[in-house]
Amino acid sequence: MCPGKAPAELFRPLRAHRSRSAPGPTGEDNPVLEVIWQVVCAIPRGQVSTYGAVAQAAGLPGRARQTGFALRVAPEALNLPWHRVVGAGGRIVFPKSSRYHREQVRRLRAEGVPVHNGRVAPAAVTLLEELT
DNA sequence: TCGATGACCTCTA
DNA sequence: ATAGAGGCCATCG
Repeated sequence: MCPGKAPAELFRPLRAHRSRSAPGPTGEDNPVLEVIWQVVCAIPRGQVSTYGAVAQAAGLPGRARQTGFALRVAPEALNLPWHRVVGAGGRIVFPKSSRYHREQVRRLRAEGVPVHNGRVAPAAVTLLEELT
């Protein structure tokens, strides 16, 4: 789970250490996925970020969907703060009736992040650009 | 190699 | 404010 701390460090552009024998994309050490996971881990408690911003902070501009995929396949054991990642504009991407939606809202409110009608307060959203 | 898919994003109507 | 259309791009069958 969340190796090391140094949250601020991880917010500067990271690049995947390449050229490593990769068993499979969703395999145990896919560099790209690992970087995304670390960025998500670095989102401060009480704040949220967006898929696009996470991708950009991971050195993957324009690949917001990659962030979604990374979270989707993330091992439960990592205990990632996935609830701190929302869609553009602070919108929760899950269907309102989805139980992931409810879970995300619940966990966000538990951290003091106000959620109204599937949206988080804009003030709580960090784009990860100013924290370098 | 190709087509379908998605925890996305942005622009129009 | 809401809905639909395109665009984007890694992953998978």
